[in-house]
Amino acid sequence: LDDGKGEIICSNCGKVVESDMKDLGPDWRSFNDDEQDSRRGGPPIDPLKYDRGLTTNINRKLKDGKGNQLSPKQRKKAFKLRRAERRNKKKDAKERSLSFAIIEIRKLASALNLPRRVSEKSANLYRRASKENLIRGRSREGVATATVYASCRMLEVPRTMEEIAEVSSIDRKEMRRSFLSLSRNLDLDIPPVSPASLISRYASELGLSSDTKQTAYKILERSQEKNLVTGRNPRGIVGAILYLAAKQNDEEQTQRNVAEKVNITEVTIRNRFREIGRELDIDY
DNA sequence: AAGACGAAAGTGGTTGA
DNA sequence: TCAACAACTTTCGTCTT
Repeated sequence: LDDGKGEIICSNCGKVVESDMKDLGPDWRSFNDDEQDSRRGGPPIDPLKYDRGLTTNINRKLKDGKGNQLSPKQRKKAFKLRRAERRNKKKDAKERSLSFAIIEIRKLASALNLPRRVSEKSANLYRRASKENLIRGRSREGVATATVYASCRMLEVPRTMEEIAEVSSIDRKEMRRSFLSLSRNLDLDIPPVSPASLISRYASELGLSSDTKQTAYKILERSQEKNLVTGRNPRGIVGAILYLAAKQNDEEQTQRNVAEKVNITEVTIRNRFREIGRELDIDY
């Protein structure tokens, strides 16, 4: 199953994957070697093993266990301890939240059949977001879905927000809000959705021959030259182009079928392919 | 009967005051 | 924050295969 893209390219970029991993914490590491589900049950850090409120609180009253006053030296010590502990707790909370988020990301990635580099990138993004305090006021899962979507966009793995929303409990709007916040505050480099990557995905989903796929790419190229692409929903463009390409190669698809696959209405497909056909003098 | 067509009104997202 | 705007959707009657 050549699931759109990703897997194929993935084998070419092993090095990138490798270097990406360097700045990942230890808890992340074992996430990477369990593609085959065998270790699904054993996340890197078992969140259940984490402290569940069993931390010590150092008493504010300046007495020792027997109720005696503490010497100034001892007081200082106690004070330092308290402060160190507060810091640790904060850090712990963040770490814990992070590992939950990573589990969330893994779930999403596996439900969506995403290549590993996507989930890795997502985790990195989440980590950064957490560092920059972008999670405040948002749900962990919301941000997790947003990192996954953002990673897909950055790596040109075609997945829509709808598709991601479908396998999570987060709706599109919330995901979108988090996504926008991510891309703004982490100044992410998000390229516009490239029709080419969509062609590759949907051509195979429609079971079109590779000849037809090639035709589609050609039509796309010519359409781009004539500025028929920008400002339009890329899925409409791709639907229309695939419809045309299929027709030209006698692999006739119904508009409905194409429309359903690319998730756009027949009307839009019609409008697009009419326009493209007219501008490029494609007879159909 | 199924698919294609396109007009017209409605919807949601973007943009600029 | 609001209104204008373009792209897209919904709906539906009609034409074509």
